Amino acid sequence: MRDEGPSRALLDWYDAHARAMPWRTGPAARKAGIRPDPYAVWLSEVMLQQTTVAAVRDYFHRFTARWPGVGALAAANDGDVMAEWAGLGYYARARNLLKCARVVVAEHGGRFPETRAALLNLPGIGPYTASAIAAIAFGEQATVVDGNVERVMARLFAVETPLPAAKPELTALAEGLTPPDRPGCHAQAVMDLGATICTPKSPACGICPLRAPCRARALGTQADLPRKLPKKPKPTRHGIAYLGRRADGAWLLERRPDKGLLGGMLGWPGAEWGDAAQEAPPLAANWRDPGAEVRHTFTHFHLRLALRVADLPMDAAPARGRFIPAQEFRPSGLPTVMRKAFDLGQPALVPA
DNA sequence: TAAGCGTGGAA
DNA sequence: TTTCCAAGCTT
Repeated sequence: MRDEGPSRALLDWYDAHARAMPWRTGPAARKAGIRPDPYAVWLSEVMLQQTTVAAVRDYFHRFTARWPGVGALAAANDGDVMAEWAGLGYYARARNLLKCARVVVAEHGGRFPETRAALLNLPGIGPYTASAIAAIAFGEQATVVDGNVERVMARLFAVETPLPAAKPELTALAEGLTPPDRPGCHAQAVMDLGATICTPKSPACGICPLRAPCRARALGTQADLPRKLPKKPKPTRHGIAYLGRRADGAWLLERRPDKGLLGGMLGWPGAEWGDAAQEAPPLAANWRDPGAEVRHTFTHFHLRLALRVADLPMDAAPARGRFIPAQEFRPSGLPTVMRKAFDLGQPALVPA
């Protein structure tokens, strides 16, 4: 049974307060019957997975400027796409983005499937993204459930079950609110509400369009919802990164394997990170310690990365990796932890 | 199914 | 400084 009240209040609020975003079509275009570009919706939704709007904005502009459509992206060089994604994190998204673009071109004639069910079969598109594309780009009455929606539902209906066990219950509640008209706007309205008013800490209940029907607000439990199971502590791992620069300015880097941490990205040679740092120079050289250490935190562990730098001869023949010519090397094309290593180690190589 | 997978901003 | 956490997906 669908509840008109909260849905209507939410859409009214959205129409009055929706923030402009590069991947959104404005209200004028919507009224003219112009639908958002599925490519732009897909690209933005993948970038937005576990990532803030502020972090995505510039990446979205660079990607669409360089690859304006799914065909262009499908034809792109893998390394170029990974370098353009560098710094945004969760690099499996970039690998799956390319896979998905190539499947859309090879198996769907370069057009995205228009149903949630079909979208779910594409690489990198899960329940959330499939619903988002189906609702926003194609008008399907699909229910979008992300962290914002979970939080809004948990508070609106005062759900005490902790996440992630509460997910099915919260999904069902969200389905009950999804309207047949403008399901895409509704989805974005709930997410905008969660991002700006129904925030994780100190929600702005006083200006919330759903303050009247909100059960948690009435009970005073809004700040405690949704409940979550405690998280595991992060261990600390250690490693060493070797920054080797040849006499002509080329840098010794290696492409990491597609699976695992920073998969498919360029990085500095070094042993696998573990309980203790292991020496593993890619070739014999006068490796020096610049006396600085990279500290970086990943999703599930802290990393302390020692550095070694060396000037390498033109005939250097490393066992691993390859030299990237100075003209092609861009620190911005490295994942952040590797760029930090460059920022700290590179000054030690510049002649005084 | 629970774990693996990035980063940067906010408090 | 540390912790939390953001428009999740894959295996």
